[in-house]
Amino acid sequence: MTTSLRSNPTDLPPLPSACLPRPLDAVAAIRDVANDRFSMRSAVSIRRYEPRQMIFEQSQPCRHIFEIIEGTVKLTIALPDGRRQILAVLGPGDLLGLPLVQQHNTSAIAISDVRVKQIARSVFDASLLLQRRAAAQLQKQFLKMQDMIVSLGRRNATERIASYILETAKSGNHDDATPNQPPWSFTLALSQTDLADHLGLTLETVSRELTKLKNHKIIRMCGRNHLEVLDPSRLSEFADNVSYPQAAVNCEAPEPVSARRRGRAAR
Amino acid sequence: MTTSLRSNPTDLPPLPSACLPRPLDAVAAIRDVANDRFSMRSAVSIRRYEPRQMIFEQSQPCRHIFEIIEGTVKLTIALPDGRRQILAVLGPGDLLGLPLVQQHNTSAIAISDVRVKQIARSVFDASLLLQRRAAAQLQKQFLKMQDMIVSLGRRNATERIASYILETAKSGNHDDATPNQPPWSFTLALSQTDLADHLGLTLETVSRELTKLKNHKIIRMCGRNHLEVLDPSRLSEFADNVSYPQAAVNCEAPEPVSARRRGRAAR
DNA sequence: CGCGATTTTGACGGTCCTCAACTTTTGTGG
DNA sequence: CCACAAAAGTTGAGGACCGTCAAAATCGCG
Repeated sequence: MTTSLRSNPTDLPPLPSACLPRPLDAVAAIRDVANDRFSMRSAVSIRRYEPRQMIFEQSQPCRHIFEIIEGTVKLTIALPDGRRQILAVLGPGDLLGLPLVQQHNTSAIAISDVRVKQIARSVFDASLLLQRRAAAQLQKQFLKMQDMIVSLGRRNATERIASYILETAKSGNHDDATPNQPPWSFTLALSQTDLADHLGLTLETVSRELTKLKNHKIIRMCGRNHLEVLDPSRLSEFADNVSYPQAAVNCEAPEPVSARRRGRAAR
Repeated sequence: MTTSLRSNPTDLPPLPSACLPRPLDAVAAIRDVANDRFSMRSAVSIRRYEPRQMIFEQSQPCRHIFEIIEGTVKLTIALPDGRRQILAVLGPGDLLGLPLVQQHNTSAIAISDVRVKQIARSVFDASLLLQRRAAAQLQKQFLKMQDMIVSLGRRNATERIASYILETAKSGNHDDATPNQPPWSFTLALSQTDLADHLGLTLETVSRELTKLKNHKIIRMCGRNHLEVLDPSRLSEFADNVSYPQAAVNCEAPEPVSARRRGRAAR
């Protein structure tokens, strides 16, 4: 069960060295390993990954920066006992291995077929242009992560699912040609299992919530990961779950503790 | 449904080019200063705040950057219905209003007596030194936020409390002069209410978890917010899955889905 | 001391996790 | 192309964790 290269999703290569980006050919592999620091030709190169392949791994030394050219990549952290959290889902133009630390603190795993530009740290450190892009990316990520923290800390399962779908639908690439008309149609990057690991839920809960939305005729799913938003406005009601019809612009002075909502749930 | 005025956490403003460091623009600088009700002298100025005072507020335009000189500040986001999440607790040396966006997406509130250096955006944008510090700060924050996401998504109440105390004890300023001997002694910056808003729990749960640790003789509390860690090693058992920095050993291949822990709880 | 804010404690219930069995989809080989 | 197996998703029953509500206790401050 631990043999094949790409069969099992959770079945990753046994040795750390094997987890390094798979080179395009054996010669390149040898060269990379031998001359990592010196070989100019490996300073910038294109690499390909298949779904489920690891681009880099948590706690590996961080020798390269990657720019996604094509495809989708998930950034994950695993706790010692196997629980996982997907921190971000990145696409073309995004940079990987951004936090300029010595060791990767996340693993990057290809979701679809992926092409990345691999850039040696030395090149990155010398390029102001790249660093500027990295800063911009960092900030974009930063805002997303803040939102994620609020979701995980203060939203219930329904709200998390609904707002994830809304977010993806709004920002995402629609499959059809009429992205403004309500039946928004798009492809989910994540499986339900991954969605659970992204939203801090279990796969069963994700499944049940999606079923609920389907029964309400708010979404429709064709095939494994194709989703249509039939009723965006009702979906956003599920997403922000405001109890009293928000009259005021209530981002002002916080209400007294006794009056405001606490905790997570609300229905 | 969703009013345009309310700042919606799932609806972040795009990142315009203005987010990138902007060359010093004399006209812009003069305009900024003119618009500032505190006149010329406020391009860089020292300000003081008392506990609970707001330094800036969610959805306000972001005209200044603040550097904390003294005291502690919490960064919070409020949902429309009043639920809150404390995103970070910052101290001397830290910068506020970092994400260089047009509008603050968080509120900054003084916890203790606070002194900050208020720096006009124009000054900030012209200072490479400041920008460099901002980038460093951003990265530090980034890693903390990643850890926070894992905590909120995948840890139960006990683990969150325990690892918060551990983290604070390790990084924090100890009150006593022997920071290496087990009875670690320090002051909690957050009230239990705020702790709840930071860890995605309710204040009752926080109280119960702290009581549990007290009964186990793992911590001791003298006064409102003074805490002593009596038994760090048992505390870290409660925190259990400590995050990436150490524990480099067990970051190898994840176990198969059927075997690994799912969801949040574990006891 | 007296008052308000904060914390503690208890009882109860809901959300979501756990376990388990089943169904559907996907992928592979004969 | 179908059979088969593995992966992914669905559904149900039950219970744990933690949120909710309520009231009492404690702390801190004038």
